[in-house]
Amino acid sequence: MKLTARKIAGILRRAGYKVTPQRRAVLQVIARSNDHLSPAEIFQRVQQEHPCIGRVTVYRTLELLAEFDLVCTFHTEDNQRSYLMRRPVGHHHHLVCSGCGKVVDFTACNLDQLQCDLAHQTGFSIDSHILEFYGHCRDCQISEKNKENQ
Amino acid sequence: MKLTARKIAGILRRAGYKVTPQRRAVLQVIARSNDHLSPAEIFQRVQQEHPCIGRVTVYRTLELLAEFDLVCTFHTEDNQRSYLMRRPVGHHHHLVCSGCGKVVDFTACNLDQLQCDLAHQTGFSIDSHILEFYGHCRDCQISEKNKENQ
DNA sequence: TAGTAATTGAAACTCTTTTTCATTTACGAG
DNA sequence: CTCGTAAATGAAAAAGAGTTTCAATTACTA
Repeated sequence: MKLTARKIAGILRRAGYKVTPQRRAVLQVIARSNDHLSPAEIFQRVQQEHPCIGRVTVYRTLELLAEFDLVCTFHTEDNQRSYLMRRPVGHHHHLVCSGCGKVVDFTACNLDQLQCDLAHQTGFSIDSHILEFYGHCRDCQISEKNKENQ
Repeated sequence: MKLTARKIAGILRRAGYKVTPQRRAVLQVIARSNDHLSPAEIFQRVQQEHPCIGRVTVYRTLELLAEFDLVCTFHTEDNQRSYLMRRPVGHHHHLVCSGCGKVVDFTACNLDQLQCDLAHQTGFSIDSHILEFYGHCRDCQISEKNKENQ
């Protein structure tokens, strides 16, 4: 199931939230993008079409979307700043290129057994986990090799 | 192998870095603590004994330590701010209590196969990964239950 | 269509981290 | 031991991300 901006608007409305032009604009930017976007990037894109929309509104909308699990957050390896992301597809994780920032989603993660064991050993009740791989995509590997040969 | 402040100082010196009183102070604070510490907490503790040491120096020392993998970073679930941590024990991951912030280390992570598969499927060369579990520790589970019963 | 509670935007603020630059200092060569 | 130098320091200012406040506006319900 692919979530469109329209569908998300419906979800919000049913939950008792108003669907304003500002929220619509943010939703469209996220739905339209094939990449993960930081709040700053989202704000920038929103501004291009609707210069009057404020940064605060973007943050508030993202917060709202996160509340409904309609976006997911992303952890950069270097500075750990939070990144908000495009279309959610349920439980999934990320493979991130440290070179160009490209992000690939994947869903497989055989962590159930580990999670069980940890819960037993520590007495924690475990709710969620983050799993992210870091490396270099094919393109960045090639361009690095070229650099070395120069 | 437990890394003491003294040993770390040796590592730095051998690598050509000066071992200053300021760096020593930061090292001691980290080595002495049994908990994970944020930069702010480290700064605060350093200040208690050496009020003249600046915040900048703490940051710079932490950066230096990170370069040598002598501290590790930690991702909070909510705002993803970077947290610097106490003694490193090689490759390990974290189980974090969303209630009180307690962090438990664990080393087991059977991700080699997954990492291999992903590399094959995507063409990435994978360097590292982050794995963090979030939940509630025994104490927080108990105190939450107590709250509900009131 | 009117009333109202939710939403908005600007500005100011907070908090963390980085940069700049003049001053100081650790430490190796002599 | 002491001198010279490159590295390290600290203060202040800047950068950056995100939050709070509050008066004005607006989406939606009745």
